[in-house]
Parts: sequence; structure tokens; C-alpha cells
Amino acid sequence: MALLRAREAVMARFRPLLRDHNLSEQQWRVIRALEGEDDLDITTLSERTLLLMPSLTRILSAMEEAELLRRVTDDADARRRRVRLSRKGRAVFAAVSPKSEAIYAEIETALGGDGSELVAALDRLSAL
Amino acid sequence: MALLRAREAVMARFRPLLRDHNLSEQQWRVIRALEGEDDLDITTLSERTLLLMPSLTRILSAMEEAELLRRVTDDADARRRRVRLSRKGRAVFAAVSPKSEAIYAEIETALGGDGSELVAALDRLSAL
DNA sequence: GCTATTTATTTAACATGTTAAGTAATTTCA
DNA sequence: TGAAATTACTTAACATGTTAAATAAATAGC
Repeated sequence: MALLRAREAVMARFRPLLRDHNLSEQQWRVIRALEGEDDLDITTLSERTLLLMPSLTRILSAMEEAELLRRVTDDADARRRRVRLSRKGRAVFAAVSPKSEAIYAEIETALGGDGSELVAALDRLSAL
Repeated sequence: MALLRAREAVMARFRPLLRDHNLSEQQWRVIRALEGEDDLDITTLSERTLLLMPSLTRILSAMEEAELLRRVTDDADARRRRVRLSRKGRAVFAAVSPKSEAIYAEIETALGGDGSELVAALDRLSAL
């Protein structure tokens, strides 16, 4: 419950920003995972965004519809589909990212400096 | 993301137990919130379980169907509905609770003792 | 080379999350 | 008092979470 409440408290700060850009929480995670990558296959994207594949299938369809990204079949293995951000997707990242970073910075200072220690503790928990 | 991953790691340990008793994560939260209370109105239950009211409406309907609890209209204010565990609901709590406590204890020791410090940090985050 | 198995993704079905609108009971205040 | 506003909960609609099954391509082993 403490984890749920904490996540809710954090996300409450990001929601207005995402809403301004018509992004769901999940779509923003996809964009962040793809930024800086040439492209990614969907399994990798699933791991990095913590989205299950069936959810991801639907979310990617919607994002492709919105022209934030494209899906193409892998040359070497036709089972795999690779996803890459479109120009528009990169533009959205560029618009949202600095504000997102600012919010993280706010939280960090409000926490009294050591958010990184909290993250480390959370990572230890995840690693069990 | 660290919060999501951590919560996922924790819940992964509880899922087999809940599955054995045919409980969803959310149903177990409802049972825990009701245990030890005479009854609760749905708004209070919503706050304590971190479930939004529309979700709660559906979950309570299913739990009422499964005879884990009952909903009755409040005597003093007919807008309010009060929820209380049935005998069966209390029996489920009694069966699951000790195992749940054991899992928490496992996690605590695996964390090297001070899970309480992590919880305190999470609570600070929630309180911002 | 061909069949069986495995792998990557999608589809399906149903529960839950989320926002908005609806309904009914209570409160407010002229 | 009685109409307007508020409160508590439900319904509706659609996105996402979750498990299982389906599909299609690749690989393994004979």
C-alpha cells in the first residue's frame, strides 16, 4: 500500500503535464523508452516500459494511429516487429521531457535531497 | 518506474497465495480494510483501499455475489451504503492473513532488516 | 527436407482504472 | 417550506491490466 500511495503521489504531479500533451502515462513511458534508440522490438519495449505485451499491442496501435511512431517487420526475423519514433514522436519527447525533468527535480528537492537513496532501496526490493 | 518495479516485485510474492484463495489483489485489500471494523461506508473504503469508487462498486458487487460481504443502506443517511464482512469473508481473512504476514516478514528479512525505513521514506513521498 | 517444438506477437475475454454523466438523498438558504 | 446546491454512490464508456488461446515464423532434430 505504501508503494501504491507513493506512486500515486508522484504521478499526480505528472498528470497535468501529460494531459496537456494528450498523452497517457503508458504512452509517455513508450516514448521515453524509444527516445535515443534507433528502434526496439516489442518484447524489449515491454520489459523497459513494464507493460504487458497485449496492453502494448493496443497502445502501439493507438500511437501509430496518432502518428507518434511506426511499426515495421524485422528484416532478419519476420516474427519480430520493430518500433521507432516518428518525427512527431520525437517532437513530443522534446516538448515534454524538460518539464518532466523539472518535476522530478522538484520532488527530489522536496524529499530533502536523497531521492537517489530511495530509488536505491526500491531497486534492492525489485532485485529480491 | 522504480516504484512500479518494486510494487510488481512485492506483489509477485503475494499472487500465488491470493490465487489459491481465488482473491484478486483488490478484493484482498477490501477484506483487509474491513477486518476489525464493524462496517464502513464506501467512500471511506475507497480511501483506505486506494480504489476509485466506480471500481469499488463493481468489486463489491462481485464480492457480495461471492458472499464475502454485504452492503446495507445507512440508517441515518440513505445515500450512504455500508459494507461489512460476512462470516465467510472473515474466514477468508483468517485463512490468508497469517500467510500474508509471513510473506511480509520474508521480504523484511531479505531487505536486511529495515523495511520500515523504506516505508517511512515512501510515506514522506506520499505526504508531499 | 519435414515435422514438432519454440518464439514473437496478436486476438479474445473479462477485470480493473479512469473520467464523465446520471440518480437519489440530504443540506442550504432565501 | 421548497427550489438550488451538494453529497454519496452508481452507470456508462473507453483505456489498460491480465490470463489464455491463436497465429505465424523460425529453429531443432530426425
